Amino acid sequence: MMQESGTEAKSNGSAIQNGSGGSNHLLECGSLREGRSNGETPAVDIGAADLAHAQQQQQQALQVARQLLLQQQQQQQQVSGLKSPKRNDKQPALQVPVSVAMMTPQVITPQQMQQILQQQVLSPQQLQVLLQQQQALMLQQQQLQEFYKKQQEQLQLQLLQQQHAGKQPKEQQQVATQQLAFQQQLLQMQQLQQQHLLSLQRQGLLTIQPGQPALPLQPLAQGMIPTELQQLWKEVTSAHTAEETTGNNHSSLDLTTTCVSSSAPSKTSLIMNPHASTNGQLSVHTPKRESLSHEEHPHSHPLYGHGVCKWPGCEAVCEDFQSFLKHLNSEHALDDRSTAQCRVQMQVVQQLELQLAKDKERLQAMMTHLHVKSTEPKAAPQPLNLVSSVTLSKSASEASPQSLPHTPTTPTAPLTPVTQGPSVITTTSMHTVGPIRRRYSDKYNVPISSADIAQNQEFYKNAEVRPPFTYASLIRQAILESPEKQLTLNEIYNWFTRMFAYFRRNAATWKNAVRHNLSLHKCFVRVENVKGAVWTVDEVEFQKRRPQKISGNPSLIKNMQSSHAYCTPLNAALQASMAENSIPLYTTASMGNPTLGNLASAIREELNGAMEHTNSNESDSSPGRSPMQAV
DNA sequence: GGTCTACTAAACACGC
DNA sequence: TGCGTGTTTAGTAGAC
Repeated sequence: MMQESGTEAKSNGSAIQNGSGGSNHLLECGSLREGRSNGETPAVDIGAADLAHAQQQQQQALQVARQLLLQQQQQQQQVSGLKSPKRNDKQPALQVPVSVAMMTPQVITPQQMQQILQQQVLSPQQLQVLLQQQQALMLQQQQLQEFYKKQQEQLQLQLLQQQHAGKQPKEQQQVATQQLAFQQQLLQMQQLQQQHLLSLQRQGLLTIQPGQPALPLQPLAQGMIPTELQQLWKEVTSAHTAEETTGNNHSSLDLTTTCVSSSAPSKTSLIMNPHASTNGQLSVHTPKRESLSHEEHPHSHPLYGHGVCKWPGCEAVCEDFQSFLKHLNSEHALDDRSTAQCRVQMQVVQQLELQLAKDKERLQAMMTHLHVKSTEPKAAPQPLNLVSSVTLSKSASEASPQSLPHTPTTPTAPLTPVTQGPSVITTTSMHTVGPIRRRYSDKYNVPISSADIAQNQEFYKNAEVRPPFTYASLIRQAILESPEKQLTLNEIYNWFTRMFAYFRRNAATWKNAVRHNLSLHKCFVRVENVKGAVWTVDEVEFQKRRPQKISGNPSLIKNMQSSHAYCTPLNAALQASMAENSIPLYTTASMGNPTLGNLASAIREELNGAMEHTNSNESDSSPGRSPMQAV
């Protein structure tokens, strides 16, 4: 019993590991909290190492600030003589939706200025406002520069004092306080710049072109909102008292992005807010189209549509565009809440982009693979369409016409139910409803190998899809995978739950089936040893268990190689899941249900598995022919 | 339609 | 007594 609970805890741990990358965030936040929860006040009880560390951090901060200033100075020097980036003015500029752009606090660059001027979209009044704001910004930069100089002098002074007079707690506290003040000053600068940019964007004065390296995204990469600063801030906050950190709400919200979700539950809930997704705020979706419409229709806005504010979780009714702008400026001004919402949105977008990139990469690999291996022109489009359809759901604007989902009339995509085929993921198995009668290894007397499972391992680990193997095959596999080729019943259980998400539910049912199989089949031999009872596999019995059908059954071979065996199940699986998973596209990922991404993986891997499976039997059926050729 | 096979469910016994 | 383990039986369903 103890063993069972222990292993369950272990599997829970793995489940956490399999989860989103948020675990790191939690860890980071946890460590921060832990540092604070110690209840000690580092500013008072600071040690020599802490002081050195703090000074090092301060130096780093100063270095970052120095870089920041240098960069801005360079940009200012270039402001008059800069050529505009290469861009065809007739071509509609690619614009980053405000929802994305406003997450990247940055100062408006000379290039931007020039771009704005080139676009000739500004009225004289707007230009004046812009210039005033830019001047104010430059003033702020000068202030920062002066502050930086003072900080540097103080730091040198403190270093000298430390060298000569040793370390006194009061001084250490002063260093920490000054360090904090400096950080705050930097943060305020960032905030001001962000606010400035936001105001420009809200007024429609600024559009951002991601394709141009010299434009606003560049400062981000160069550290205008430096990751170093974020890291630095985290280190600083972890070394300071809780009072100090909580006393700077805006700062902590701004820079401790990894802790936003944990420190502000109300903000975290935005992710779960259905409005956030239904509003189409996933700005990875057709940003080009949004920006185009924004340009073509001056009264359109990515955050405004159908008389409703599309700010995540808002949905305030705005009768006209002007009232929307008022609403936007009043309700969604730059404050903690909006900043946190932006952060959340940014994370959502990042996740989606990551997912998209992954799937694109897979698609590319598939295309490359099939292009190399297959000489049949008809064979390639089949799997390509499968994945394209999946990709389509994520980014309709990027999908080519040929990647549209199959219609039921498409000859290569029949909707006939799956009746047979090796390693088939069916609608039934996808949704884990009821027993299935699909046998992979046993059917053709080809024991599943580690490769068979490994190919689909990640998929089965994460998706609650019933593996198309018999219990006997799985038990055998579990035992053979063990170092000593023997497992206790509990270890077999653990293998099942570890390898297959499907077996993490309904334990009573499948465990009973496992026991039943162990007892029923002669190929499983129970052996008593010091550990207790362990189960081994009698390979002879296992091979005897079924007659060899594959070599002597031409129709079966034909079936295995038929397009029906490959294409039909895959298409059926895809189409069924397209129909049934259209809603839980992303929402079910966290619940363990197969997403379309997983489905794509499954289809891909099942395809590979099927191909390899047939390849392994090539000598029996049609030597020298590829599966596609056999089709 | 019969047979084989696998799966599920359940009952029961035994040991800890 | 409860739980895990092991065995056995019965019913059902898919594949051949």
